[in-house]
Amino acid sequence: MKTDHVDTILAQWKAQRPDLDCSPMGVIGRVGRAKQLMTIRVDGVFKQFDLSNIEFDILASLRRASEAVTPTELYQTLMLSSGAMSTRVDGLVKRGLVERQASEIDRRSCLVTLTTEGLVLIDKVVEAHVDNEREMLSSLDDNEQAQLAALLKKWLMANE
Amino acid sequence: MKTDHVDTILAQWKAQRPDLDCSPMGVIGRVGRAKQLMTIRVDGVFKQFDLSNIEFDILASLRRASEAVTPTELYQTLMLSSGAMSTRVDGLVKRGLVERQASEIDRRSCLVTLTTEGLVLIDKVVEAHVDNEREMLSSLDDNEQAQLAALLKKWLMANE
DNA sequence: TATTGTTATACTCTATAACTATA
DNA sequence: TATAGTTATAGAGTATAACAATA
Repeated sequence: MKTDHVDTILAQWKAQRPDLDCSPMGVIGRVGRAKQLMTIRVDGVFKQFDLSNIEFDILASLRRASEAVTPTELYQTLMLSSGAMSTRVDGLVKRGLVERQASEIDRRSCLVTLTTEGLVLIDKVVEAHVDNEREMLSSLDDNEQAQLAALLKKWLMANE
Repeated sequence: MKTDHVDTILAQWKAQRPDLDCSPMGVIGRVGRAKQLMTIRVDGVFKQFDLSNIEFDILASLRRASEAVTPTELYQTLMLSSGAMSTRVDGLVKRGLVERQASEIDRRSCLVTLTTEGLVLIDKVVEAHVDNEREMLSSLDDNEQAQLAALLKKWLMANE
């Protein structure tokens, strides 16, 4: 029976603390380990377009949105501080990927929108990103992928 | 049919980019989202013991190891730079949780070991940690947890 | 008074590379 | 020469809070 890295850790705990049932680590440890390895490969694609993970998330949020988005919505959705979001948006503005437009109804506020250049870029990046993800999952067949998504979704619906 | 956060994102992509098959996001996005939420709760327990995630990993590595561990082994296992590991070990030494012992065979090297205090602490933390993880998984039954672990393990064996 | 968004500050964490001592 | 580990430096990224403008 083949093993992964988490099996090794579980065996070590079993040897040192046989009184402890570490089986939850077999689930949560693997979620963390998988995420870690997936992140490296996902970020590799973003890096090809000179984007960080968060910059991708901002551009993708703007691309997905059917209505205009404010900085407040962005930092709340992406779980960043308002200050951090200002800094990030600044960087994207400097690169000509997004613009700030004054709000017509609330003069304290603004709307962050993609420039044409930003739209073209995020559309390219998303395509490369999804292709990369599909390739990353090729070690599981369609049924296994669906099962995995369904189990995680069940957990998420109870915990998010 | 109930939905989670990833369903929302998938629906938005479907609306804006109907040409794009984003189904891989349904898997990888959920792994990431689950990891994100799990991390918050896992770190909550570590924080109760005034430990960071990495400090826990160092203490746990030492506790699990059957033989003495060098800083080099630690930073390679935990994927940190040597400098970062030195800083981390320093902090744990200052708190009396680990000690550096000169190696008897290689005088450039040292062995990092748990103090009695460190051993007592990590044993307590691991117990609280596993209890917390078990509670976090209570929305899945034993069979579902096993399935989830098995699917992730299959992916990990092909990708790590 | 409360809220939106920006700016300024300080902090945490890290990688890099220079460095010491030893192999 | 190469390696183990430490130290010093600099950089990235962040939260916090003060701030200005508007609600």
